[in-house]
Parts: sequence; structure tokens; C-alpha cells
Amino acid sequence: MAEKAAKSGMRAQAVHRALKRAILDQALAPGSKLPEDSIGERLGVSRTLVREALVRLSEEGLVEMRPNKGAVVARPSLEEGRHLFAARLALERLVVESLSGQLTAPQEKQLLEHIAAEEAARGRDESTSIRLAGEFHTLLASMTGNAVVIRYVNELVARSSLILALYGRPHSSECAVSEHREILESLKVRDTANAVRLMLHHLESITTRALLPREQGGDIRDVLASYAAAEGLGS
Amino acid sequence: MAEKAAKSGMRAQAVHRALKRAILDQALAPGSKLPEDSIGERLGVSRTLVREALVRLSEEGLVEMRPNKGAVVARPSLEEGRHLFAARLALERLVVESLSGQLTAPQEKQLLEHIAAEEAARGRDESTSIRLAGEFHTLLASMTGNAVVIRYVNELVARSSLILALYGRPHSSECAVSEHREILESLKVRDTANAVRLMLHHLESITTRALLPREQGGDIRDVLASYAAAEGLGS
DNA sequence: GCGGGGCAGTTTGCATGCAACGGGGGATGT
DNA sequence: ACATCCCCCGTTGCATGCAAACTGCCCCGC
Repeated sequence: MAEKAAKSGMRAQAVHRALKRAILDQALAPGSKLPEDSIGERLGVSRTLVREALVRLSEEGLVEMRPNKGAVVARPSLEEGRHLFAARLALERLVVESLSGQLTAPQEKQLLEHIAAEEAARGRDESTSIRLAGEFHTLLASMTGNAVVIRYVNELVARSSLILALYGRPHSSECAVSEHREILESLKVRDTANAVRLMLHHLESITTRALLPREQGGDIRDVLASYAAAEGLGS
Repeated sequence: MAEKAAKSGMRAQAVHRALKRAILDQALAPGSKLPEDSIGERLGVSRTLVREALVRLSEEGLVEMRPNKGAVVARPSLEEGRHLFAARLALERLVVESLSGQLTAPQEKQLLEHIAAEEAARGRDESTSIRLAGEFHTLLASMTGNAVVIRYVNELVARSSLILALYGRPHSSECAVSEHREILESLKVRDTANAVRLMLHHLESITTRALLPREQGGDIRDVLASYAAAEGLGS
């Protein structure tokens, strides 16, 4: 079954997508080793293709390649996380500025449906919910038609899920859905300033909730827990 | 001579840098074929390493890999150029906002020296001048300490030189140096709004001069010349 | 003269083989 | 008991081999 014809040149891409998906689904947690031959054996390809996929993923910042020591799923630091969200802020600001008042009817419909799907998944399916929250941002980016922005936003959203996996509290995407809806409303009525403001607030709230949540009155053990995790210690 | 010890794991990177440099120097013009074995023979490595470098370069947008047909130096369209500069605008805005009033004395010194070098090269050495103009932007980005922004600005500046190589008029980087100096002045006195304004103006003037320069009253042959070049025609 | 089909040379796609690096664990010496 | 050294095995780094795909060319039929 499922014998994919697999034209020449498609298999490398397939390996890349398979690994990327596994990482984003956290089937491969940050820090996991990624040995070339076991992956190749599992996917039915040679180490050459696995290596090519790993090179691509390392360019995207999803895996880290340590010379002579193998590849692991990236384990970005808190500081990298802050840098990443700062870049997202800049790029997604461009996205909403480009889109404000420019959405076509089918695009509005697609966004509304996406938000509806987010609400449907909310509370029920945690991993789907997180994935959809990210995809809202990539969907917006794709509507700009700007290939460069699309690529970077995709990359940053993907890396953001690594950050949230490492440092985010559970349920940290709670209020996101309503914020998405508000952004869409402002885009529809061409209230550019408000749309930008909402997007900045949205991203900032994600960062503060996820990245620096243990500042006020937390238990010291909770603080250390995240550092321990970041250093590969602890349970 | 020049027997580089070339530790294991360094050679792939070396091939990547060599090719990147050749492309940015326009020793390899946009559209040039990049056959794996002749490159490998020339650099003294196997096709495997060349292929890895080409994959990296294609991720950076400097090379286009056509399945079963080999790699060529990227030949971005005018539209891609506009997209690229839009993204630069967004990211470099973040750069100046981050840097405004934050420059240390050594950093100011380094920037002043860089601008001096730009002025020294101006008019004398065209290719050096272009390279330094780009490096001013990457230098600013590097001073933010934000690895994500550094990476993206580097990538976008590199791709910008492809765009300028294809569509820019000669001498299009004329006024850039004084604009660089103005930006630095505003950063020093923490006039953030002005620094942002100057940077936006600077990048916009590059795009309009380079990307859409043939709108007003040009000779039809000049207009077609760029399209011919873009299609691999003409002399 | 002109268009189409097929053959040969060239180049990519991918697997595999071999050497070298690194890590873990046991043996050895103090 | 503890530290050190060294060997062995697993894994990576890279070259090479082989099959498939593309290119251009020539020959043949019209």
C-alpha cells in the first residue's frame, strides 16, 4: 500500500517534509538525536538524502548540525526566542500593513473559516490548536503574495513552535483566537494603525506569556526548571 | 602553496563560501550554469560537497536548482526584487529602532571608519564600492546582536546585489554614502524617528532608482535591454 | 529543404564503501 | 577509590559508482 511513485528529485523533498513535520508535531522533541542511517532506514532512503534534508533543516534553524557529532533537533535559547519574535514583529507588521484594506472576498472567507477551525479545535485538541494558531500567521503572510516574506514568516513560525515547546506554558495560546479575529476585523475596514497595533500586541503577549512568564513571584524551582530543560538537565 | 589543512567538516563550508563569493563578485553572473563535477574538479572536492553547497545556496536564494537539469545562479525577477526590498525595509527598520541611541563608542568608530572606506572607494573601485555599501547594512544589523535579524539581513543584502546586477543602472549607489552618514548621525543622537525615516528613504531610493528607473521618457531599446538580459537574450 | 525520431554524450540522482572522528567503558596504575 | 589512558564501536565525512534523465545531433522520411 501507499506505494508512492516518487519521481526522481521528489524524494529528498519528501524526507525534508517528513522530518520537518515530525519536529513541528514534537514527535521529535528539541534535542533529539537525528542519526542519518536510522532515519534513512526508517524512510527507505540512503544517508545521502537524509543528509541533504538535514542540511536544509539546519538552514531553516530547526536542526543543529554539530561537526562529526551528528544532528539534533534545535534547542533554541530564550535569547534566541526573543530575537526570533522581534523579527516576527517586524515582518508581520509589514504583512498587516500590506494587507490592510486589500483583502479580497475569498480571502476574507478563508480567514474566517480558519478562525472558525481554530475555535472548533480550542480546548479539544491541543496540538491541532497550536498548529492552527501558527498557520493563521502563515496564511496571512501568504496573502501578501510576497515570496520573501512568506518564506521568512513560515520559517519563524516554525521556529516559534520550538520555542513554545521549550518555554511556553501549557494552554498559552488561549486568547489567541479572539485576537486573530480582531486583527481580521481591522484589516477588513482598513484600519491599518489598529491592525498593526493589534498584531504587535498579539505577538508581544505571546512572548511575554511564553518567554518570561516566571518573573513575578514564581517558585525558584519553576525558574530553574526551564533553565535545566534548556541545558539538558532535570527530568 | 596555500595548502590549507582543511579539517574535516570545514571543506563543505569552504566550497559554500567560495561559490557565494564568486556569485556576489559577479564572477558567476546570474543565470550561469553550475555543473557539479566541473566545480568539484576546480575546487578539488567531490560532487557530494559541491551538491551540499548548492543546496545551501539555493536555500539562501542565490542559486536555483532545477530538478535533473542542474543548478544556475539565481536570476530573480523584478517582482522578486520588489518583494525583497519590502522585506529589507521591514527588517532594517527594526535594526535602526534597536540601535537608536544604543551604539557604543567602538561601534560608532567602526561605522565611521566603514563610511570613510566607502568614500575612499567611491568612484575609484566600482565593485568594492558596491560591496562596501552592502556591508554597511550588514554591519548595522550585526550590531543588534540579534542572530535572526543578522542572518536575514545578510541574506537579503546578498540577494539585493543580484537584483542590482541585473536591473540596476551603473553608478546607482552614488548618493548612498552620504545617506549612510546621515543615518549614523541620527542613531548617535537617538533621533529614532529620523533614523527610521532616513533608512526607509534610503532603501526606497535604491529600489526606485534601480528597479523602476526606465519609466520616464526612456528609449524603448533601453527598456527592452533589461528584459532581454532577464531572458538571457541580447548581447 | 524541413520536421521528427532516436542515438550518444553529458550531467544529475542516489546508494554505497571506506577512512576518520568521537564517546563510552574497561583496564591499569597510583 | 579515584583518575588516566586506551581501545572499540557507532557514527559521520566524503569519494565514487551506477542508473536514469536531459541535450543536442544526425539521420531518415516526407
